[in-house]
Amino acid sequence: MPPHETGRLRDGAAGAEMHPCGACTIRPLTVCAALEAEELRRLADILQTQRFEAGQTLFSEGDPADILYNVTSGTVKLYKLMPDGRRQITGFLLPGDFVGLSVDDTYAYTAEAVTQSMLCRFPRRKMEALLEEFPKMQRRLFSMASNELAAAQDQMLLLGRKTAKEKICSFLHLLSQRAARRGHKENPVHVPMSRADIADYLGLTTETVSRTFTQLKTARVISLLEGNKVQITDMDQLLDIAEGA
Amino acid sequence: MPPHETGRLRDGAAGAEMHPCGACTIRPLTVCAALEAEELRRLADILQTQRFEAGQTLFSEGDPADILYNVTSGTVKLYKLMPDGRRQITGFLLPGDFVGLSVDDTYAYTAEAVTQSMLCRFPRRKMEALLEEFPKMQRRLFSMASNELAAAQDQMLLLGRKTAKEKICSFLHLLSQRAARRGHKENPVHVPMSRADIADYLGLTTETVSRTFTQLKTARVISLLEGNKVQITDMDQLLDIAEGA
DNA sequence: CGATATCTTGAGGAATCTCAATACTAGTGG
DNA sequence: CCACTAGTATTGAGATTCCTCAAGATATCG
Repeated sequence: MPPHETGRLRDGAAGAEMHPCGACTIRPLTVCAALEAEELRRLADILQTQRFEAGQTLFSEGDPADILYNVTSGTVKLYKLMPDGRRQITGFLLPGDFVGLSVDDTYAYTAEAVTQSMLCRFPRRKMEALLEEFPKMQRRLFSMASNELAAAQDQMLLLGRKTAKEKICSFLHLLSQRAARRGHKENPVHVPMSRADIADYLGLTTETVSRTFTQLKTARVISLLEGNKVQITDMDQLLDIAEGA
Repeated sequence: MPPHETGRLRDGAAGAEMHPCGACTIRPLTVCAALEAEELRRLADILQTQRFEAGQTLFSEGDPADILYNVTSGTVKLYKLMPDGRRQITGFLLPGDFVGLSVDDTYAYTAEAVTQSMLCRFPRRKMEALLEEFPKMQRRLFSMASNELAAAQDQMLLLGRKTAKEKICSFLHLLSQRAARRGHKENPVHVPMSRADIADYLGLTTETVSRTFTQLKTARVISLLEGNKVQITDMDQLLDIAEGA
């Protein structure tokens, strides 16, 4: 990561200062969408921005869930661990994604920055109070949770029933779609996570991920570019493989 | 399917009559929890009860999502299909569980009764209107969705990283827990679904499910009882295996 | 009581994993 | 600017879990 990519949301020394949500480029994607200027101001009052370096942990499974986060730049992974170290990544967060909701006041998973990332940080209690006040925001959050639930079901189908090749193609397609939704080019897909992360997301090993990339490269479905980019050479075939057709 | 199993919506001539939500035993578990008498009445106004026989489909993936359901008795499975017939069951619904929320106005999965089941049926539009009016209900629904999201993440860990034995033990433990939450005995666990359903829920084949049950029986962790019941002989060991310890 | 579906068991095979070596990449210090 | 080091990715060979195919046993339902 080049040193100049410090990201947006700079301004301010201590990393804890009022933020101009009005200038936030990914707001339409997130929980703050559709808030009025006044409401945004109220939100900004309880929020701090915070930067995390690649590999840094936001919180760990079992920690008291006192803080909610909203990603504004970078990539964050969520994972669960088994006692013997087996790991399942349950999701990658991109700008606009929200994290930290919990059922029993402790986090159910660990969150760790994949790349340098900027996040908005909300104390849970203050956030809850604000949600009471702004039903619009409550509904938006609910709608985001519904989306996540649908995505989780897709991921179950992937984990339970797809082959390695289908998994990788589904993964690349997902990244492509998510990039597009964020206004980026959908085709050379940026894949900032390591083979190990991909493996732990897809229920595979790094070796199988690597071999499958090679296979897809040989089959001229993709080609690997500089800078963690993957060019999808044959999008139709990629999709067909992903869906098991 | 036997010919007499046509009937849903009996009771009352038109199948659409006031339902005594006040008498509903599983209300505390569901979205109707914590509603006042007046609110319950309003809810009852828009609801119909409907019976489904084992094997009957509530709705199919892709159908317009016009109806929401709440299970009051029986078991319902949700699943997604791949073009070649591979199937992933994403959840089993028990009394108190809610189903039908959708992202894009079509159902993202098929819902089918595993056993004879009773459900409350809500037209989505009327339900949404009611949710506007009763923020308490909105919050309750959000909290249920959060719970489901956490469960979905557990299921991803299971599907992606657990062995067949661990999967079966996790499954039995889950059923046991859910029965307990509903006020039933947690130990002889009722397992109303077929081996094929269990397989499609855990990302296995029926043969592997069967063999694993036999293994656990031989290891004296469980024993199979009459009437689709499984006695957990050694709960501690079951849990240890389930968690991969 | 017979028919049909479901479940169990067996034998062999395939996808993926494990272990191990090599290649690559990026950052570090000379 | 280049060698060096540490981490990451790729490739290979063999092992293992789970799947596939097939037969037999059991349960269910009319």
